[in-house]
Amino acid sequence: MRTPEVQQRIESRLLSALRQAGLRLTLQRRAICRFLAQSEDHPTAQDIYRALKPQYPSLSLATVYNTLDALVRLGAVHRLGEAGDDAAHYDADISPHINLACIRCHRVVDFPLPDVARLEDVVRQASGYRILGARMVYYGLCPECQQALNQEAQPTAAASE
Amino acid sequence: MRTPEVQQRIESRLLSALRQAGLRLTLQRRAICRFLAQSEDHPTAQDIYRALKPQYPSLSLATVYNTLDALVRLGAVHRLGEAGDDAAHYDADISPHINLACIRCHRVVDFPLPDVARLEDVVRQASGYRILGARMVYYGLCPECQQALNQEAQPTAAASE
DNA sequence: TCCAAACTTAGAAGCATTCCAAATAAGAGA
DNA sequence: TCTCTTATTTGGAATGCTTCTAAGTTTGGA
Ligand SMILES: [Mn+2]
Ligand SMILES: [Mn+2]
Ligand SMILES: [Zn+2]
Ligand SMILES: [Zn+2]
Repeated sequence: MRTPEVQQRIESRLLSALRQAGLRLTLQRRAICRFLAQSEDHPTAQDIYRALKPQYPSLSLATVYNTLDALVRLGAVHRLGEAGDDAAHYDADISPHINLACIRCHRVVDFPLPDVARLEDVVRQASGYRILGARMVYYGLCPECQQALNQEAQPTAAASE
Repeated sequence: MRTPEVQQRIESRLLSALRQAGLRLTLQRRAICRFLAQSEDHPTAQDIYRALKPQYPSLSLATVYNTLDALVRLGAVHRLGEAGDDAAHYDADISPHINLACIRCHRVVDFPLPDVARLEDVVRQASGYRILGARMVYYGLCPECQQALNQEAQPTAAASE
């Protein structure tokens, strides 16, 4: 859950992107954009679908995918790829930052790192690529999952020593 | 195609990783490691399978996936994710660098950027994550594909002006 | 040489994502 | 506000990458 200000800023940006592309602002698209703007945890299409389905019973998974594709195609959302699950995670925060993906609990969190801001500009200018999105991800095991794995390996270590 | 020295260094590293993990160095695994070490273009499992099948007719796609999984699990190879195709691309060069993926021709190339070297260390120390791999990718359109798209949009532009 | 465990293989299965055709709704203009 | 065109939504089918499975093969140690 982001702060209301950040939320608002992101939501506006997403809606503007759709509008400027000549796409219609349907109820479903608005809901998806709003959800993406609030969520800080890099949801998958399924996550979005499950979260919105109760309030929008007619919502289809295909619509979620269509909307995400549109937003990614417009560069308004980044497709980070999978996190040990086999589902693509999406990031509505397109400001330069590092993402940390845990391949055990499949969570993706942000890691602030000022240096990253420069990279994209340098690459854009020097490569000749038309950059649509970034996928700056380190994957591995989050602290919690490391601990869980250790305890799994030595279940009675504390008692036996 | 990398230089022979680099190739050799990467191949040794991959084989060592398998060996140290107690895994057997089968003919198939050696072939896959050798191919990964030579190839500079971030192949998919299918790419590897197609390239090696002629010389190793018994090779199975499952073995390619198994070997890649093992190497990724050991942190010896990075799984970059897809590039507009729906197949995961793999990178045997785990030195810190940026990858540029074109979502039209599905090619992935390296982009040298010294700054990147620092990032991983900082993240590793500050986050508490056990980092297994990196996915530093900018996706977009390569120069060639941008040109191709422009000509597609205005096929007779040159003639009509 | 013999054996147990690891590995490979072909094909089936799983599942995220895409495709499709019919039903619906957005939004421009009257 | 009402109408009309057309983009969009929807559920289900289809696609295709990846994983699983069970049987056969290979490996390396005893
Ligand atoms: Mn993020
Ligand atoms: Mn690379
Ligand atoms: Zn975790
Ligand atoms: Zn291209």
